[in-house]
Amino acid sequence: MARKPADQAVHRDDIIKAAADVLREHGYDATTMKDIAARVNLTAASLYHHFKNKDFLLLAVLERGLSLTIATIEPIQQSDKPARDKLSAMIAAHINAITSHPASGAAMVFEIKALMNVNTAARGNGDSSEFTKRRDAFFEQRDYFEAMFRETVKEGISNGEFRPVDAAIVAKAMLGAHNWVGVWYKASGRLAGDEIAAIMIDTFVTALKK
Amino acid sequence: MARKPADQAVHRDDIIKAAADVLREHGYDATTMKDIAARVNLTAASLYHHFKNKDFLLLAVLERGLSLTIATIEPIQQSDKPARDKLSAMIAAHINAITSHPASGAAMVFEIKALMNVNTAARGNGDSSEFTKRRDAFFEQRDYFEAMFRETVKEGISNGEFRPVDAAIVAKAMLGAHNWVGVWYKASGRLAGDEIAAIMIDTFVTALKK
DNA sequence: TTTATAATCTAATCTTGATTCAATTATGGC
DNA sequence: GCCATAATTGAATCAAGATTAGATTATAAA
Repeated sequence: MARKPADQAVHRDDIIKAAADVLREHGYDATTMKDIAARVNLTAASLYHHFKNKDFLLLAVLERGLSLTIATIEPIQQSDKPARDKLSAMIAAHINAITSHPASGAAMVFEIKALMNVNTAARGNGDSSEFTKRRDAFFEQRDYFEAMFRETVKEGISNGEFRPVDAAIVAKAMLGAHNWVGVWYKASGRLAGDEIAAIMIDTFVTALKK
Repeated sequence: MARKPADQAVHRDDIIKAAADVLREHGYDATTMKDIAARVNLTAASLYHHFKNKDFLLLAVLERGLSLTIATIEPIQQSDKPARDKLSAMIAAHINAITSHPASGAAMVFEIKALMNVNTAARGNGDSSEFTKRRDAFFEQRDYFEAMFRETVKEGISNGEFRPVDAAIVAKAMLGAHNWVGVWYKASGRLAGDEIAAIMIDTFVTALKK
């Protein structure tokens, strides 16, 4: 036998992070493989050793951002605190994820479109099956993410903590407001991530108060 | 002399609308000039008679969507009704604009990025000056749009209709929630535009209630 | 009608970038 | 040290699509 793919995992993650940064700066199509490669001191060709093609790299960026966020929010949602506390903590975690990783946050808004547009039939996505499968899985995770918020709102309504509202739409409103933070947030801005989170919590929890 | 550019304006508007539709379906980069041209039974080359290049066409799509929306919201904001009524009407108008013209609504979210990425220095934008100028003007209009919401919230706070909040952030939250509607809204969905608007109004006005 | 200009079209260009290839170098396990 | 595999690379491909060029056609105004 031979070498173990020891540090490969590290490199792979580095590339994903770099890609997220470049993506935030230029958007999917305006981002070249060369741009991404340059960030990690590689050539474009080298990226193909780690990712089948540009589409898979985009997918990796989005998967990473979403799964990290889900990892922090899921446990909160599953805890058995009052809905109101859970929702507050979930909002804080979401805003925190977005403001701490603005690149991923913005990608989650802007690059989703690019992901949908990938012509799965075409070229290198070879087994369009593999790509399609992973992409579908990603969108399911995304739905799951939204569902966590929706269900928490419903929970609060049914146990009398919140006033009755259309939980599905209110959840979408919340996510829209949060995602938008990823679009305008600047680390150098007037407010820190925590402060923005506090305002979001105040806004939505008040909106749900009985 | 000769022919008056009689129907040109009409054609131009048709092209813009068609472009907005295609853009919503595929996104800026995945949209080819040929795709857009096909919608209005023209060839790609013909589009260059109406628009200097693809970037200008994108700009035209965004300008049109925004100015139409501003046209409906501005008079409301400038009226002298209670802030609460104005804000409600503004939200209704915004959601209505988005759900009635989903293509423009989505473009306002997704394609803004493409607009920012335009390499003004490059090629055909010739006088990058002209393009840059119009683009800057567009972004100013966009800020103005946001300011209308922000100011109305402030107004309500200062005249005691609303509780004190960070008006700038709350306004951004509202716009994020609204814009997001353009992303998920489907004419065939469970709720009509009006119903969605009612929920948004209920949510944000409640959040501001004293 | 004539005529100038608007609108279009077809058939090239021309660029840009993704992707592929064949070759080279590095490294962990034996 | 030797080997198999991982990592990378520079130098081609190759395709897609925006844009341009050179006609051609349509139409309003005189």
